Amino acid sequence: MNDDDFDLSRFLPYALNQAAEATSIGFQGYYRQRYGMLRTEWRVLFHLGRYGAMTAKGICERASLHKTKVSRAVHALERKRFLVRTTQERDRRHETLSLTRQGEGVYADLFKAAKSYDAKLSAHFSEEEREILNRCLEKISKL
Amino acid sequence: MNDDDFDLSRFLPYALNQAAEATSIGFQGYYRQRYGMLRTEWRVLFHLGRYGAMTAKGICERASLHKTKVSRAVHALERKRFLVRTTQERDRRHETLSLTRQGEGVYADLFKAAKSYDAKLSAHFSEEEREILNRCLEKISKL
DNA sequence: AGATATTAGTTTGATTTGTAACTAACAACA
DNA sequence: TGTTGTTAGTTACAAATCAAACTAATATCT
Repeated sequence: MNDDDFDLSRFLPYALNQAAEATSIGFQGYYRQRYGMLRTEWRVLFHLGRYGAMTAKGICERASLHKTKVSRAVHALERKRFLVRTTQERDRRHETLSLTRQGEGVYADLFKAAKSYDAKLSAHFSEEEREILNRCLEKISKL
Repeated sequence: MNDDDFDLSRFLPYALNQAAEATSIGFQGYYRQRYGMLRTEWRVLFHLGRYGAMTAKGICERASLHKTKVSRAVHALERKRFLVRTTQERDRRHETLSLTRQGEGVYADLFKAAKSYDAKLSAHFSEEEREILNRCLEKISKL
């Protein structure tokens, strides 16, 4: 490949970023407008809804989010009454985070919205493309 | 697909974002440490280096960046003496941005680094995967 | 027990981003 | 000529992010 072929659009970090931004917009609008949530809040909510109660640390690891981000998201979700904390008796440094009934409802709604948004995106690709795309993205994320 | 199969890692906006972040880190470190540049600055520099002198507006369009971002990046690159502005006589609202010799040097270095970084990433994929990945990302960006 | 090190989570201050209002130059049309 | 509109680029303020320092609880080692 000579230099003339190498353009930003073929530079993986750039291409991925553009694609990520393009797909984020639509869904972001949904949880922002409807629930005044930020991206990190949606991720935290998702993890709690999908995998059940856990500590902030647990979310950090599963979601590969920095603890300050998680800390702030938890505060925000708490203010919105989407989750509650319970300090663990065994080790009072740990707090178990769990969704409230309201939080569960919001999770269910966003889960549904995410699924259908994803389906809409997937419609643009063949089975094969979608599979390869998934595989590549997963591989990249683990680099 | 039932609900159990739908996980964040299969949600396209999330998967793309994770992949984008993973690949960004390495290259970002390069232009940050070496030249104290921000992502937008690197993009602006790239566009000027790759396509020659143009106005800020031109960069906005080609790079799909908001004008305030470009404005700030241009200031930063100017302070670093990587580019200069020339107000056009015909229409004094327009300023032509062009790289200085130093800017050209930095561009050449970053271009080389980007190419080799991309090659290193590409090594993880087959020809076919890489092609499909590129195609998919391009399609998504244009949604 | 007492000193030191870790760990979970929070807070702080500096940097970066986003949104919207702004200025200056030009265009169009009465 | 003067009023109104448009365009390129900047600035100002609020919101978001990042890194590093901090607090409180527990663990470890003597």
